[in-house]
Amino acid sequence: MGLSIEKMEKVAFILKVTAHPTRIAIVQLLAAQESLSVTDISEKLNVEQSLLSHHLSGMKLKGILSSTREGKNIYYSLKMREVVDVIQCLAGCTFL
Amino acid sequence: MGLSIEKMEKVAFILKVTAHPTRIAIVQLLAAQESLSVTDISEKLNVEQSLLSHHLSGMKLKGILSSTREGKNIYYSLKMREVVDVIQCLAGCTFL
DNA sequence: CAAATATATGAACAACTTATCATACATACA
DNA sequence: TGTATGTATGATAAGTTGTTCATATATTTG
Repeated sequence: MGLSIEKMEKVAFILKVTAHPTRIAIVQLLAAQESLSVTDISEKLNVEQSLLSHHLSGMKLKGILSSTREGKNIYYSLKMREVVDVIQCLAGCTFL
Repeated sequence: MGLSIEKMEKVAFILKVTAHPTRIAIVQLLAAQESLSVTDISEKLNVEQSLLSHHLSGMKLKGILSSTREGKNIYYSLKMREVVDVIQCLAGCTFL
């Protein structure tokens, strides 16, 4: 069955928010780890603090991630777990 | 298991190419119809010819669609069927 | 309180995307 | 051959995204 226009816009939104190698890597990490600090992620992915922070806060703003502060650190975790499925869906493709 | 950087880039690429309401609608149509002319799609989606053409040729260039001419018409069809799964994956989400 | 550490923010900029318009090209048919 | 129809293309404008850099804020510790 066809999706409504509204649904297509929402799907497009999620896809767009996810469509970046760094953000995919973030989702992959948080799919395995429940929660990680910015430094953790920065080290694992080898991405500059500031740039990573921009990605993280964008993803949070858009509902993909959530965060909580614990002392000096801020821990991010996956809020919209469905994006994992989407990535896994493509990751399993033969053509990649 | 984690994806390689190369795979994440490819996944990101597919997501990016798909991440637009009109393009999602196109995929949905072609998931159900095997092949449709530009005019068919233009009418069903209510999208201007030129704009649609830009979307279609972009998607073709990037390997999502294929096309063949038949007289005056050009028929597009889905080449990378996996994108249907990706969309369906999100379309089934409760939060949408 | 000062210094160190962790993270966020904002400006600036290049690169890319989407949409629109005008126009070109290709095919069929009178 | 000319006209209508279907589709593509190129220029342009407006908006968005990704990145970098400098700086700000929050927290802990000495």
